[in-house]
Amino acid sequence: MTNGQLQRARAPEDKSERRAAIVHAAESLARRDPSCTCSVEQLAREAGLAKGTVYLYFRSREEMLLAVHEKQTHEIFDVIERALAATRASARSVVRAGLRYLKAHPEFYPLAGNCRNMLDTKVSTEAAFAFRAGIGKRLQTSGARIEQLYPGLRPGEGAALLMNSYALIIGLWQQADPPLCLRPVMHRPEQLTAALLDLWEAAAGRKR
Amino acid sequence: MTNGQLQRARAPEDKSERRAAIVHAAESLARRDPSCTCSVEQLAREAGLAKGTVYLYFRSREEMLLAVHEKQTHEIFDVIERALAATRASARSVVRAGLRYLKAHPEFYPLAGNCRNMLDTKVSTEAAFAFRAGIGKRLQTSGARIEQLYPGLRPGEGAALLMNSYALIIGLWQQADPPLCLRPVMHRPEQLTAALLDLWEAAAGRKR
Amino acid sequence: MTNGQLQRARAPEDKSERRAAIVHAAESLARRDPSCTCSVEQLAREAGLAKGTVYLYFRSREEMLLAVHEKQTHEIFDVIERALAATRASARSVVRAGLRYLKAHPEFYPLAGNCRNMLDTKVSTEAAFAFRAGIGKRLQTSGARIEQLYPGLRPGEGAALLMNSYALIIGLWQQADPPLCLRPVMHRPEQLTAALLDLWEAAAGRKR
Amino acid sequence: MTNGQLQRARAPEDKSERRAAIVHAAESLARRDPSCTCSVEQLAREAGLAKGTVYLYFRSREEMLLAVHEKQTHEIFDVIERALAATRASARSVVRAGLRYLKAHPEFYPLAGNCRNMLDTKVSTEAAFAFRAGIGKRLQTSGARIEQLYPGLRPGEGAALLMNSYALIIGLWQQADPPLCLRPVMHRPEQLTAALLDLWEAAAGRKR
DNA sequence: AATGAATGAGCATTCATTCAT
DNA sequence: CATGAATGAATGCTCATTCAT
Repeated sequence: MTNGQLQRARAPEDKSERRAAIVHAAESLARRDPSCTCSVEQLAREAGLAKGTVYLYFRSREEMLLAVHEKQTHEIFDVIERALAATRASARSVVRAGLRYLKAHPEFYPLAGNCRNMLDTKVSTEAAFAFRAGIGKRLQTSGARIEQLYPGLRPGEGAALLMNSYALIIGLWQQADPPLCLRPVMHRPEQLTAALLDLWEAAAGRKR
Repeated sequence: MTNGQLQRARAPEDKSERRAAIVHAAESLARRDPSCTCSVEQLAREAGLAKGTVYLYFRSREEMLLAVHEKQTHEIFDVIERALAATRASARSVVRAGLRYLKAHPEFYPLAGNCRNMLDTKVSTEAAFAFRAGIGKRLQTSGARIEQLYPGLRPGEGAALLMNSYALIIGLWQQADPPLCLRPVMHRPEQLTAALLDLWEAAAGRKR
Repeated sequence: MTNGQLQRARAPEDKSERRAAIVHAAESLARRDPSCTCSVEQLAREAGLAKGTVYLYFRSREEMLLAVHEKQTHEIFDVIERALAATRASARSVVRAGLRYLKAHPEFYPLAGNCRNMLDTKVSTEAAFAFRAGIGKRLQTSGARIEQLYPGLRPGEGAALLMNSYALIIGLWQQADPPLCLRPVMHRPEQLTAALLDLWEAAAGRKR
Repeated sequence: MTNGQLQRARAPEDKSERRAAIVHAAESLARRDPSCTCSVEQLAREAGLAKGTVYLYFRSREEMLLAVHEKQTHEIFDVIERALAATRASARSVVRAGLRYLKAHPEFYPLAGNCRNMLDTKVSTEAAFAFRAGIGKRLQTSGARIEQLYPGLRPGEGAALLMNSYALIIGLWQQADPPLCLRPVMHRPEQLTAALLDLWEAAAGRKR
C-alpha cells in the first residue's frame, strides 16, 4: 500500500481472502447498524475499499449481504453439529448452543429476515441456488445426525426439525425483539427456549 | 363531485370509512402483487384517490401497510377465537382454521415479513405502540381461552403458544416458500401443520 | 413561488407551457455546451427545476433531448416552407434560408448527430414513432411543394431531395466543422452551398 | 507464454503488428455489435489481451475506435482509387465500388457517425490531427484523379466531391437506416445511389 | 378535504483508466 | 511488456413526502 491503493489480490487464495474480508467488514457494519440498510458506499468504506472493488467480488449489493448471511448460517450449523457430536448431546444442549451463537451475533436476525426479499429479487439465480444448495446440504447432514439421536424420527424429520427451529427463532425475533416497542406483550427469552424444547422434545418422543 | 374531486369525508365516521377503504384497496393490490413493493402512487390509484389524500389518513406509506397487516392479523384472531369457541375445539381444529385463512390471504406473508422492518424504521412510535397494544390484547384474550382449554398451561402460556405458532408460520414461509428456489429441501405444507401440532400438543399435554 | 417552490402547472396549457420551457432551457444549454453532454442535473438547474420535475414531463433524458431536436427540426421546416412559398422561390433561396437557420442554431448539429443513437436505445418506441411521424409529415408537405416547383420530379422526389440535403448538411458538419482540427482539409462553407445546389439543380433539371 | 502472459512485442514491427491485431479484433467485434458500444473489456477479450495492454498501444478507448475507423476509411479510398484507375471508370462505377464496400462493412456507419464526437472530446489533438492528415492526403490524391477524369472540375472540387459523397452516405444512414422506425418515410437504397449520382454527374457536367 | 405538481435526497452500478506486480 | 485488480468519478432515475391550489 505505497500510495493509498490497496495491496492487490492476485493469487486465487488472496482473492478469496479479500472476499472474506469484505464479508467480514459487512458483518461488523451490520452489527453496529441494526437496520442493516447499509449502502454499498458504507460497506466499501468499512472494508477500506473503493466502491467499484466490491463489485469485483460480488455481482450486486444483495449478493454480498447474502454472503454474510450464508457465512453466519454455516457458523450456526458448525455450532449445532459440534453440540450434536458431544457425548451427552441433548435437545437442550443443542438449542442452547444455537441460541448462544445468536446472542453473540444479533445482526443475524435482520439479515435472515431480509434474506427472502433479497433472494426473490436482487440475486442471480445461480447465486441463490448455490446458497440454497449449501444450506440444504448442512440441513441434511445435521438432520441425519438428529435422526440418529432420536430414532423415532423418520427420514427428513431431523432436517425439518432444524428448519422449524430456525423458523421459530426468526419469527419470534420479528415479532418480539425489544426495538419493536413491544414491552407490554414482549416475549421473554425463555419463551423461545421453551418453544424450541417443545419442538425438540416432541421429536424426541416420536414413535414410529 | 363537481370538479373531479372525490366527495369529501367530513364526519368522523366518513373518515374512518375512507381510511378503511384505503386499507382495503391496499390489501387487494397486495394480493395481486406478491412482492408487495407497491408504491404510494399505485396504492392511491387502486383506492381511487390522489397520492396526497393517502397522507391525510396515514402518516407514511409504512403506517398504511401496517394498517393492512393489522387488519389481517385481527381477522386471523377472529377466526381463531371462533374456532376456540366451538364445542369441539381442538389443537387441530384451531390450527386448521388459522391455516385456512392464510391460504385465502397469501399477501399476509410478505406483509408480516416486512412488518418488523417497518416498525423499526418508518413508523411513528405511537402507531407502532398502538399496533402492538391491539395485537397484545387479542393475544391475551385468545391466550386465556386456550389456557381454559388446556388447564396444564400456566398464565401467559396460551398467548405464548399463539405467538410461537405465528412465528413458526412466518419463519417457515420465509425459508421455504417456492420462489426461493428451494425445491430440493423445500418444506412440504404438512411440515408446517405437523410442527404447529407439535407445539399445540406439547401445550395440551403440559402438566402443572 | 412563495418559498422557493415553483409555481405549479395545473391546467393542461400550463403543462405544455412548462414542457416547452424545459425544452427551451435545454436548447440554451446546448448552445453553450457544444458537446451537448449535459446531465439531467444541469438541465434541471438551467430550467430552474428539480431533477424529478423533468421526469414529470419526459420519460427519459434522451426523450427530452429528442424534443429539443424535434422542435428545431420543425423550425427548419417552417423556414423552408416559408422560402418555398415566396413568389420567387428558387433552389438558392431555399438553401440559403435553411443554412441561415443553422448558422443561428449551431447546437442543431450535435443534437442531430446524436439523434440516431438516442432513438436506437433510450427512447420509447411510441416517442420515436411520434417524432418520425411528425417529421415525415413535414417532409411530405414540403416535398410536395418542391415537386410543384420542379415539375420534372416524380412523386416522392421532393421529399427525397429534402432528406438528401439534410443528410449532406449533417454529414459535412460531422466531417468538417472547425473543432475537428481539420484546418488543412477543411471544407469551406461554400462547399456545402455548392453541393446542395448541385442536388437541387439536378432535381430542377430532371425531365420525366 | 510460460505464465499465461502473451508473447511480448519487442521489435517495432512486432508492436505495430500487435496494434493492427487489436484494431482488427475491434473491427470484428463492431461488426457483430451494431450499436458499437463495446467496452474496453470486451475489446481486449476479443483481441485475446488484457485490458491494460490495450492502453500500451492506444491512449484511450476512443483513439482505438478511431484507428478502426481510419483503417476502414483508407480501405474505402483503396477501393475508390482502384475504381478510378480502371479504364472505363465512370461516376457510376466509382459510386458502386464504394457502396459495395459499405455493404460488406456495415460497422462502418456507427463508427463514422460517432467519429465527430470522439474527435471532439476523447482523442488527443495529435491523434486527431494525424487522422485528419492521413485522410486529407487520400482525399487530395483521389480528388486529383477525379479532376483528371472530369476536366470541368476546378482544383479541390474532386476532393470536395468525395467528401460530399461521404457526408451524404453517413447522413442518410443516420436518418434512414431501418432501426430508426422510419418505415413510412424510409429512404430506399436507390435514393442514396441516385443522390450520389446527382452529385457526381453535376461534377462531371461542370464546365469551366 | 382533496389534489397532484414539485421536490430532492438517495443509490446502485458502470467502466475507462491507472499502476502494482 | 503484459497483466488485471483497484479505482472512483459520474449519473440517470425513483419515489415518499410536501404543499400550493
